[in-house]
Amino acid sequence: MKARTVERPGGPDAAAAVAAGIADEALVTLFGRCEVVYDGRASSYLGPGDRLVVLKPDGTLLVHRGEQRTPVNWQPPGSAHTASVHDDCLVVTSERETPTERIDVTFETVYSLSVFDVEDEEALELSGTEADLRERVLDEPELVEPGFSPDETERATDVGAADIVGTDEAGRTVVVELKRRRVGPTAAGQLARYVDALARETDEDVRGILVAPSITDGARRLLDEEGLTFQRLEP
Amino acid sequence: MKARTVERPGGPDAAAAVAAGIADEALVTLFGRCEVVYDGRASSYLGPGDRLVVLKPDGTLLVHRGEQRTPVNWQPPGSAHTASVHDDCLVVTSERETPTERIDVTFETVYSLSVFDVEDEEALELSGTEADLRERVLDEPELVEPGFSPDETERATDVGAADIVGTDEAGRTVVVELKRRRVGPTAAGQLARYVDALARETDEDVRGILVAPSITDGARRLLDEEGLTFQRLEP
DNA sequence: ACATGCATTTCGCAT
DNA sequence: ATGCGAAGTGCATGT
Repeated sequence: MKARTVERPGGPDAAAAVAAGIADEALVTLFGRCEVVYDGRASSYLGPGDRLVVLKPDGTLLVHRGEQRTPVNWQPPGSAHTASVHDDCLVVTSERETPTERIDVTFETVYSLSVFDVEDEEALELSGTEADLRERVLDEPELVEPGFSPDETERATDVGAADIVGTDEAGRTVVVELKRRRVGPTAAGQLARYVDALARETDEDVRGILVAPSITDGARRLLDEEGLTFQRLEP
Repeated sequence: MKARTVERPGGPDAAAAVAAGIADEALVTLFGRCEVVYDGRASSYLGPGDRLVVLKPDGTLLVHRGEQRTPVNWQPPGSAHTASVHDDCLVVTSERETPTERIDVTFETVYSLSVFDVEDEEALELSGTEADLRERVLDEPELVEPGFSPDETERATDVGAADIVGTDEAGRTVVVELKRRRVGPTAAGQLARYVDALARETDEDVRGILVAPSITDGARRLLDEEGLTFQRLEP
């Protein structure tokens, strides 16, 4: 029995079913009219409405509305979930420490409650990431510029790790910052930081190349002012 | 009737129910054994396993495993969802443009399918954001430093908008970067960018103060090297 | 549409 | 645990 659903359970029945689901390390979903109170890094209140609430066996809590990709409220993995009854209504509580955060979901009505047994062993295979792009550049360093030769990846500096540090045709140190998508001022600033840090550290002149599919005007200005360059590379 | 659930529907029945739910602008959830193929900004493949799939009336698609807050695959709001049958199995497809992205969820078995009618008008009331922190600082500018006087918020520069620009006791221009949590090199670099941009623009000496609850060592070094300062402010 | 930065970012990896 | 940056980041806001 992989899935059990109860329609319109009363508060006590709902609480018992949720508690059992949590104990069984099942995935529990609730659809109902509820209020949500959150307090932790920030605080929020969400008045009554119909939402989908998901309790995962790893301690994740999600409260989803009918819109948006991001849950309106949530609790991260590792949180402790409990179900209780107040005034005959189901209350789902999630708490965690470091930082201390708490959510209470108080149901006026539970329209539907499901408990699912999850078996899922497969790993996600993802490609097209920045790490993939780096492999490509290490394979074909001339994508950065003719004569470029990579020396180190994830080169640690005082202020963070540079993607690739290498040497140009003329023997100068070059810092390469890679992005898989269009870059803005943040990426340009990042490159500038690494170039400055390496220049101080090595007491040499250091070049910087931002490698990405495209660049915004603001980022371009920042590169120009810092004497850095941009190299287009399709993802 | 707010919620309808079908247990172990066959492919054709499941497809019909999903299509009806989409047409009714309902929220549809599926729990079943499925494979997921994604292609768009990146590409991914997820082998067979039990997952919770959520179709929202706004065109959002979520594929959740039994772990993590973030869906293993998803499609953002505005995507077009369709249900079809291949080899007697339900296939849920979601497509969107700009950028072109597509997900196919192919079910081996649907253990449970629910269709929910969502009524939800309330707005989330959230506090403890950076905007709230800014209000506090504008009310009590001495939290930044004695004699500080704010002149402008979201002051546009060549390379982005500075949180607060004001004047210090001695009449010098001061850029304030506010953060509601511990700051690292990124925030310090951001402040450095705005200070440099304003100094170029006004051709004056410009000070910079990073205001946050705490700071990492790397960020502190970066501030020191740029001649910028840190001011502790609890959130 | 693009630019820019916040986010209860989350997440993974390294120290 | 903290530091740091990537993410298919999402999302709001302004232009």
